[in-house]
Amino acid sequence: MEDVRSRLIEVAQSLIQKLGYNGFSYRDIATKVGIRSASIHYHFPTKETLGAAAAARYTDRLLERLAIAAENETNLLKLLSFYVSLFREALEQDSRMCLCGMLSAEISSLPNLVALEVRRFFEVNVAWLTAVFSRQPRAANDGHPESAESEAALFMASLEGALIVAKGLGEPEIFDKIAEAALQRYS
Amino acid sequence: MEDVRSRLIEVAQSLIQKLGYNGFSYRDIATKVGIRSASIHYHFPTKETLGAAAAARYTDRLLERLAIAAENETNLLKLLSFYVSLFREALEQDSRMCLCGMLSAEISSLPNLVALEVRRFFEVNVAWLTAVFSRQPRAANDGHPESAESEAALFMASLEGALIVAKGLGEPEIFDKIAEAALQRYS
DNA sequence: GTCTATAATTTGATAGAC
DNA sequence: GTCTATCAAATTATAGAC
Repeated sequence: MEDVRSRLIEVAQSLIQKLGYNGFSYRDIATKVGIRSASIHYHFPTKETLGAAAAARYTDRLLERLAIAAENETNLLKLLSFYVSLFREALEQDSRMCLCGMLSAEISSLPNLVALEVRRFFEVNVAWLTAVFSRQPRAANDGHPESAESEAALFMASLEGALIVAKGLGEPEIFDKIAEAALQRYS
Repeated sequence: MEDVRSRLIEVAQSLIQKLGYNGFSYRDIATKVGIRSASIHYHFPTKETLGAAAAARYTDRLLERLAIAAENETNLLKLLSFYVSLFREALEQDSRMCLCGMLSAEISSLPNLVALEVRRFFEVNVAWLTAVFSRQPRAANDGHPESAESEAALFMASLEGALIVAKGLGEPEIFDKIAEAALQRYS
């Protein structure tokens, strides 16, 4: 069943988002999926391969949605609002963190394959945001030529941080306040 | 020796900053401090009490430095630049994360005492930044009365996120770029 | 206050039957 | 592909000597 493999990734993702890479075990996943922990090793021989698969799928799915959005929408504010909504989804699902934001915080303790996927996530996000900011005739990048990338990194970092702050304060609404403040420059 | 207790907190802090709360063990600390892991339980009966002590000291020390800065400096940009430098310190020390930023990401898997200290960290930070923004006759808060707090939360979140992004990309310099972009509105 | 010894549990992973 | 059985190692924590 290719379906089990998919469920394993899905459950692994949710557990990492809630507890971190070092906070879940094969047994946790096995219980939720309804198989024995030993069976997971058939699909993912090591925890490293499972973690990397989860991060890879996470990035790929995000990229798909970003590509579609960029094709169908040219208004900067609307594009950024859509980008914000993607981050907000995590918070809505059981107060999760962004998968790769969580992994990035723990990156010093991650196996190589997982760390590589984390890096790719941020590269892809910065690239998309930079393109969005760049194709704007004039936005908040007032003169500086290389400021689109800095602006992109700042916007993305603000949302990663907003998730962390909202979780730490136990107030999901603070995410919206921060996102609104971040968007204010483009309205 | 009260000195051992202090060293335990110090080593625990650094390990959490690098690996997360679920990424270190009493044995890791014991090795670095030069005692046996069982001896740690004399100072901190459970991992929860040690984690909470580390977070508490982290917040207290930050608060001290912030209070002094606010007394001796009235220029907004300089105060914010100082605040940025406090976050940058983590990155300089072996690519660490902000202690409470790391803990906040993991908060769903943390014992109660630790989670409470994490919340206090963010409350204290928002309060300080809000006061700094509020005492400014006019900054970027263009008219809205309650926008000082949102501005504060956004600024703090941007730095937490900047640490995450810099770690994920493996490029410490990206932190400076993001911080510079965040500061640009106040120069 | 620190030690040795050890308990009780959990972990990622393997071997081999079905 | 999933199972049972099991391993070796690591984990937090306790008991009791010194």
